Amino acid sequence: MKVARRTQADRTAATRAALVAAGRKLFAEHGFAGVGTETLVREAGVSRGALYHQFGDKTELFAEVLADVEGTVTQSLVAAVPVDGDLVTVMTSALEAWLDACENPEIQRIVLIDGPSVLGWARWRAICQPHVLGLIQAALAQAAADGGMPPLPVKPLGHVLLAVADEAALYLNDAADRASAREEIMQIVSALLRALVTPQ
Amino acid sequence: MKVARRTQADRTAATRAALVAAGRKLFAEHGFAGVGTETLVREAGVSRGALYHQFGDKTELFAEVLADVEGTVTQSLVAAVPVDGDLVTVMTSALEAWLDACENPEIQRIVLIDGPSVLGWARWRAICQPHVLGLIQAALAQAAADGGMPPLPVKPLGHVLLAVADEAALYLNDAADRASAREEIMQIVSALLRALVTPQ
DNA sequence: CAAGGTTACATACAGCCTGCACGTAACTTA
DNA sequence: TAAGTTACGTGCAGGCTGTATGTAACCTTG
Repeated sequence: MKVARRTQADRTAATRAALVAAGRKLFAEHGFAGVGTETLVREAGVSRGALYHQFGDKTELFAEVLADVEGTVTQSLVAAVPVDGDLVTVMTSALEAWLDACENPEIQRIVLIDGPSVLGWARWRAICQPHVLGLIQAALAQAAADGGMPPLPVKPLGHVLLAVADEAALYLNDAADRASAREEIMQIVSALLRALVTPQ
Repeated sequence: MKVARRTQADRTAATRAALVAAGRKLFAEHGFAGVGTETLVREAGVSRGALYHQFGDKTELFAEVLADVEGTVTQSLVAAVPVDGDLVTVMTSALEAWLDACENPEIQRIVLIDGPSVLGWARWRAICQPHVLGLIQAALAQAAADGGMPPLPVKPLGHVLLAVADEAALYLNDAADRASAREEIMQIVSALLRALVTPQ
């Protein structure tokens, strides 16, 4: 059976998509260093040549995988948070959705564990910027504009809150009793958020 | 010239210390994956056999290096924080000392970037537990006992605060204007800490 | 103090993995 | 349809990790 004639853009898109999908699966399971390019391309059904043609190296593929995962989780968050609502409500529901999403090991391993080590902190956060980090900062900026928050600098505050969310997800994953650990975390974060919106 | 007769414990201690020192330097400069065992042992002045005899593998050496760095930074923190003082004062001065310490790339790269990726989150935090993380939790526990803080669970709260400190250090390192970024970070953390000790 | 045993170290080797070079096939353009 | 460009296939070189096996230093026991 002959494969139907495809445009170059189609070939490229299919190859890249197959490699990114394979990367999401295998990097999540075994970590960046734990999966070789041979395993990767076999899972994707392409050759190593295709990988090194489409991506400069294994690290570049990882960066693409990270952006892809970030896109997925951002969609989940956008769907979960109420469009209108005060900052505490928005952030609390966003955190709940984030913790749900982080039950998926793709996020923990790829985004939280290997991301900074493989790409370096700056590039890692740069990739998060158009996705989850941007979402947080947008919510903060809106609250600041509406007067729902004292005038704190939005950019570093967004980083701090994202770091809290990251640690929370990893902490829960390792907790003996996840349910009660999650309650404790939500209690702590709620207290911090309420404090944030209260002028002092 | 003949080397003086040494006890086995001396030989072991000298070899391990040399390898840990080499690891601190080289892992900090090039990251865990960026330095090979050959480079490592040449810097330490020992053979690869010595490394694999003293440590099971490269990862075990890294764990020892991480614990060593944590010990150093913990000493700095203990020296910097006032023995008596309310929670906000203690934590604020501890954060200042922590940010100072993180000017040293050993901490950023070894503790914050490579630690979770090389050892996994659980083992990474387990190594931090007797050092910086324990320090934070002890301060929180004391404040809770003294009534200087509402009764929040100390363990997850310690993790959250440590995560904030970690992100702050990395954020500053990447900031264009470090001085003003540090002021912003301190402003944010101070607000959060003050809120924490205020019953709501 | 001597001989056997144990610990610490040295080195050669096997296996794996990455990235590149070079060749081929698929598509595009004139 | 022929030339040119893009996408892909594959063998090779270099490096790196961990282990196996041998040797030297140290310790113990009679």
